Amino acid sequence: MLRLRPRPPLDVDLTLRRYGLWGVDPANVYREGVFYRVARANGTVVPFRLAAAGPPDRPRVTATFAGPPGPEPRAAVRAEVHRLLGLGADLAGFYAHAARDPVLAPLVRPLYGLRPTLAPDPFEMLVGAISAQQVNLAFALATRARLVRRFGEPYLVDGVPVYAFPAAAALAAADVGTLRAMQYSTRKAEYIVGLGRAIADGRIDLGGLAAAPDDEVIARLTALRGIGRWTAEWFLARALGRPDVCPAGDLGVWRAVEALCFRGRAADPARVRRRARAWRPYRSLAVHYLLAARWLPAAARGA
DNA sequence: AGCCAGGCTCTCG
DNA sequence: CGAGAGCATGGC
Repeated sequence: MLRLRPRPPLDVDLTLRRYGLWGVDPANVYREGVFYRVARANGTVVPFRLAAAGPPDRPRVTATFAGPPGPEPRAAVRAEVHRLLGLGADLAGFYAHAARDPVLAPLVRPLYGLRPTLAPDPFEMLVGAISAQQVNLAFALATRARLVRRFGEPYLVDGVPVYAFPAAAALAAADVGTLRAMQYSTRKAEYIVGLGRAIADGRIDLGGLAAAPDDEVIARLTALRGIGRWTAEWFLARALGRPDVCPAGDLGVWRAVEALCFRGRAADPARVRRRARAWRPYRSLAVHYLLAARWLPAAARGA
């Protein structure tokens, strides 16, 4: 058992609600206010569940888990919770900045305590991104769910089925045809298997990217087949937690900026980038709030 | 039937 | 380099 009192503000439900918005993710299950996942760290596998209580200004978080004896499981779960709840984000600084921006200012109160969840596993994040390239999110999530059920490892946490996301080695050994049967396009299947192999071969060290500056991360990721600027920028924001990234090529970001900044008038990525300059050095949080205002309209209305 | 969906690669100028 | 074409896949 792990009890935390994270620094406020933090609205756990608002933060985790995006899981399940577009469908089922067997590796990240959020139901009835409880989050289920399998942590993986240094060969240790730790299924856990995460629950929260208290208002956004006095949040309490409880994680329960089982696993091998020793300090590793606890550390693994703590690290995952930290990322899942976006505890590293500078929300106070962002709110102070947002108060001076006409678009962001009205979003802060209805989304108070919303934090940007970080993907606990960089490989998982990239596979998810590849799945979402150029297709709608519901379909992307459906294909990825099939992948997780086929190549991941199933566990039960309090009777709830949840999968450990497939290891890179498992997908490196996968057959492109198997992924095709999951409705991945041939090309995406090749991207995913290729990425698994690049990791298994040591051609890319995703963990090592944490130490590299933004532009170098983009350069090293886009050198991989199937990863372009869009995917690399989302990786910076959602896997590495870099605070000042604007994936202006993202269709969702694009539409959000059109709707909330340009009164519905068309905006190209260059315009989006220009507008986003006002949100420096908090562009990642600004983008997260803009998207959330559209994905979570009920929350944004204060419901 | 045809357009859309949170892109990427490859080729040319 | 930057723009543009071509590419796949399924849902509506």
